[in-house]
Amino acid sequence: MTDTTPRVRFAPSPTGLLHVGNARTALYNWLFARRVGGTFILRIEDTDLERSEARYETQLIKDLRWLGLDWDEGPGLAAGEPEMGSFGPYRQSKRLAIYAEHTERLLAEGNAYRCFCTTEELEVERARAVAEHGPQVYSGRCRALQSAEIEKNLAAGKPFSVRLKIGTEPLRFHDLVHGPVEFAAEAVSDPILVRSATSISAGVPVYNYVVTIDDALMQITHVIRGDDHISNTPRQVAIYQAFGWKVPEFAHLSTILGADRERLSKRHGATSISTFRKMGYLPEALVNYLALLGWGAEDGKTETFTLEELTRAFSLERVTPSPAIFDFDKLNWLNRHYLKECNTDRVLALSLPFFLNEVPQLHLTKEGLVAGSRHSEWFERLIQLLLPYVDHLDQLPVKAAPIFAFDPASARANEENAAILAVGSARTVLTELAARVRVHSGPVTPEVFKGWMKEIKAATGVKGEELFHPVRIALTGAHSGPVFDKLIPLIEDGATLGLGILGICDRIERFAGV
RNA sequence: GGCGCUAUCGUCUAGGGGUUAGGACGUGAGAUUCUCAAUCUUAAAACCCGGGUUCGAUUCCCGGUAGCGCUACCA
Repeated sequence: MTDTTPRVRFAPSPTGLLHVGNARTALYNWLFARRVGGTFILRIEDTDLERSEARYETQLIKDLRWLGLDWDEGPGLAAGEPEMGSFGPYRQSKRLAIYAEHTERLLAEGNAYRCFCTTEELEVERARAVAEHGPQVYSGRCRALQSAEIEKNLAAGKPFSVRLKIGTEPLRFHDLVHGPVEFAAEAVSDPILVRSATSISAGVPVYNYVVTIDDALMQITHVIRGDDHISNTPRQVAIYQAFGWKVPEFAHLSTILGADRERLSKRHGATSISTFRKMGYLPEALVNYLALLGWGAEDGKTETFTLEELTRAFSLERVTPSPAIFDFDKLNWLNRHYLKECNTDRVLALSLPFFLNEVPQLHLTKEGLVAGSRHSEWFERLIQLLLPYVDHLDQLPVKAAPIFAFDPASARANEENAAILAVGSARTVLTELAARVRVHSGPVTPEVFKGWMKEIKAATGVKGEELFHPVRIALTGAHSGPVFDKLIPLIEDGATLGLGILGICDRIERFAGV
């Protein structure tokens, strides 16, 4: 290995949606590679044929791309594109022959041996270990098998697994986030490399084995992955040593936990990248949040980073070893931050899909508003007005509901509303308002509206909250919402669009009539 | 049971032998506004426990405790 350019990999198995924990691992790998001008490799661990599915691989690639990550070697950056890089294939299912070849070599060189122990026999050993409170390790019994006996077993067609011979020296490795780590050889014991079969080529190699071969052959210099692999690492170190390969640097990232300190899972809420996308989170918010989950800027203060800023600031040395609890509130804060920074066209394009089913009358296609549609300008104002009220875009339709669907009866039924309306002054105010609406013709401009409010204030002596609250309820069904100056023209203009939106006067009359 | 990893406000973290232990999210209060959201100001809020080393430990060492992981012919 003469090349000193760092090479890192992200090696997910396509057995489900990309989880935020794995996404963070991918991000840290990518940031490290981009920071130091190294190579980032995507490798698909699809050896679990029963659970691996092509659609998950396609989705995985989409999700990584959505986050803004790309890779220098691995599957194509889009579905159907050829593999990139000269260390392939990059799907483990295509590398089976390579593993078998290496197993032959290990056996020939005496660093591995065939184990004919049956599951039942091993179970007995394990049960004894538990009873004696000792470590549950393999005795190494089949190491001592004479070649005559091996031949006899083979001839009899007895299935065997292949085990690695572990020496007596402690197994050590260096971890960029944990420092030096050491395991006693006895605690590791001879691990299985290839599962039971009657021939080596028929045997299915085990995860720890193929990962190590792939990492070595792909010349990975820094293995950055979840810390649930720490205990697997000594076994992998032993494999590197058995082949005479250089042991890489490691960086084990802490687990992401839920609020209850258990591993983050679906019951904690959204966990997959595609779910966050569907909820209307911005990729830059998610990337920023994930970067902060286990890593902090050198100044200890900066919280917002673009991907480019991250590639300049990131370092593995500043990654925290302790587990982190996923905080939806902070993610929401970052998303609100980036939503504010987002340009209008993009927010609009991202928001529209959430209205597709809510407002079928809209002149919408999947791509957005029909060009030149008179809905377009109005919709932009609507989104802009509502944007400060949401954490993520899928909350928009709910916030917009009072504009599209006006329901006086349920507005009155609402407990808080009822309390406000029950005050005597509220009834007076609404009576005055209705009287003005009856004699009014033409659109209600903010100026007209302000004039009414001024008159009512003068006529009734009601002012402030007691004046505006009931009016707001009569107009929108809610006692809170955007400022009237913007809300009123939006409603009035909306009423002319043929979307079934009621105008100001209609609203007040209907409300009075209930 | 064995082995390993981890331990600073509720949460994410900065820091590090002597600091008013810093920042951010969230929370409380205030300002603004008809209201809510946003925004600004402000407040409360932390070094797991016990030993040792030291003039001094939250920081270094040891032990305990707790959480998590591995302990598979899962990945």
